[in-house]
Amino acid sequence: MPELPEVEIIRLGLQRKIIGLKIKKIEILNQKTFQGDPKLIEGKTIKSVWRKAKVLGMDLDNNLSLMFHLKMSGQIILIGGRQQNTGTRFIGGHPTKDMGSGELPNRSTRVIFALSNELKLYFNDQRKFGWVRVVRSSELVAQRFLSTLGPEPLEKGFNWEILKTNLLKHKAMPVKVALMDQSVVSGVGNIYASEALFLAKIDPKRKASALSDDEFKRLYSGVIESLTKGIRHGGSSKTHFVNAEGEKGLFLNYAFVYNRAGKPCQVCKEKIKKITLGGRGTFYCPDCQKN
DNA sequence: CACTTGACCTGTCCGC
DNA sequence: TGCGGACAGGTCAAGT
Repeated sequence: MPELPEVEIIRLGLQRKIIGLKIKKIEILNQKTFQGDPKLIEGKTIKSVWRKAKVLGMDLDNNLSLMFHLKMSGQIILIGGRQQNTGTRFIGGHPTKDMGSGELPNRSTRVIFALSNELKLYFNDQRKFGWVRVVRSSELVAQRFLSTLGPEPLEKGFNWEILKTNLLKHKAMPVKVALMDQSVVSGVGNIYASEALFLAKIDPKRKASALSDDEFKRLYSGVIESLTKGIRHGGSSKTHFVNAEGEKGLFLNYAFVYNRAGKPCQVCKEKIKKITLGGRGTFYCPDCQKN
């Protein structure tokens, strides 16, 4: 599921509600999902909620941090709270049987965090690829995955020349595949890679080494614009993604190409095409993205 | 080395 | 309806 915008939406939702709360109890329903000793963090207070690329983190008051990776189907949903509606119903979530009546926990629930203030945080993950990990805060940067990340695209310092240099690490790859390498840019995944290339009017099959400077500049803008638009619409909910309140994101209603195979291009009316690149479904407009 | 493919899992959807 | 296969927002490791 989640690429940078989706994880950012979750972060924003959690940040408003859980800073300063205590983790009272952790219930692990799928052992493989939780890495580390839950006893080390029970009773500790959440000091901050952060995001790096597609990883969500929480720093605690004992120099330990929690890391969450949602991979393809993860959800983090916060339920309850004294001053809000209580109960375990929520309005979004998985649209079918998996959600049952909308009660939590459900069959995808892997870890439950009971927090102070009567809140419960559910880590759901249908496919069990995602994980929650306890790490020393001081060792965060050395963590596998975090240590190899490229620049954050929405932070200061990222520019088209850096994007060009990093993409040129993969001269022979289709540019779309290179764009999804997390050491090139942090947080761009399959949906936003297709969208960014559409905005830049670049054929996703092109070799990264064949792009002109003007094309690198357009791709830089396309990355920024697609991610920003994703955040503005609350993220992409193809099947699983929901925000911290359990609500779906609307970005796919506004996407130009992703998941729109056979539908007319919103710019030129040509039919959107779907191909496979690097083993992943790739959508583009054969007319707007001829070059 | 640079790049591609399979594995990890569960579930849905589509064609026969 | 049932059954098999393809496919799904991501990373790793093993192949070529």
